[in-house]
Amino acid sequence: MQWQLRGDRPIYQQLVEILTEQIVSGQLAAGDKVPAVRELAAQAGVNPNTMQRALADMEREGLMYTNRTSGRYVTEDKEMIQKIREQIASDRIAEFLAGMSQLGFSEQEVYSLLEKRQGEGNKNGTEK
Amino acid sequence: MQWQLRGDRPIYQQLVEILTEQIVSGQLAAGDKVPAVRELAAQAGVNPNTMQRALADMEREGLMYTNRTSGRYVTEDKEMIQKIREQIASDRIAEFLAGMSQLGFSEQEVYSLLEKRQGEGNKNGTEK
DNA sequence: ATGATTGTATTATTATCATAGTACAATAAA
DNA sequence: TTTATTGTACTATGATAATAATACAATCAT
Repeated sequence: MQWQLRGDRPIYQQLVEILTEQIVSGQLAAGDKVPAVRELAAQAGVNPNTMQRALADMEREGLMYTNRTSGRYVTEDKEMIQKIREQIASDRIAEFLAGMSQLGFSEQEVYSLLEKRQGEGNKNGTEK
Repeated sequence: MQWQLRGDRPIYQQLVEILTEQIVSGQLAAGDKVPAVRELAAQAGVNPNTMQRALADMEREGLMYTNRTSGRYVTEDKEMIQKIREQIASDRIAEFLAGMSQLGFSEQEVYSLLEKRQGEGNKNGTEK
């Protein structure tokens, strides 16, 4: 798993984001056992308390549940997972377009810029 | 000016972002006088120290300069402004596509979702 | 010259975040 | 039964962010 954390936002929030992406993209499938808190914390290179906070947040959302001492599992509600995936995508699209609009790009210009990328295969430091 | 601040990121960073957008979009034009620190802080509803920090950051970037006691002004280097605008746009596009990819959307799917929006005119809470 | 406005600096206080270290309860495994 | 693993709770510490409250220096307008 890739734990690429940045310093410009609370770490526990980024952990929630990364784990959620893992779930909605199926890399952590419905019903899967989630590694132990200490294990995940070690992988991510963060304090167990920080990871615990992230996991607790995700349980509150319903994306995970705990079987006391047997461990923590991804929810089996595939429909919920799908809905969350679409909600996040929708939010990101809206946020992206709003942000580009703030920069003074019309929708047409945004689409043009995206088309340019299509064929060109990944420039501008996406994979830096 | 719209000062829509969120609690999930340092305020001074958001101030830099908003002011930068104002400049690169031309709403604050090259050479324009920038309102006084205390004035801007009042408008944004933040502490003058916080606004001062944001403005100092922008001067370090070269987007503004100060004429001691006469006030603060937007840089007159239009080329720099343009470059920054394109850099930000490029970064956001890359970040957006990378994020959608993490959610399990192929580039084709992303373009399809965007096309859907074209015509439909703004759904999904963009304007909450 | 005077007063107001400007940017800037300083100190203090509070809240949040992240970490370290420790501890405990429940239960699966031996 | 014993041991190890699990989630969870708790206290403490340091760093950063944001605020409040002043204060000072430069200069523009009067």
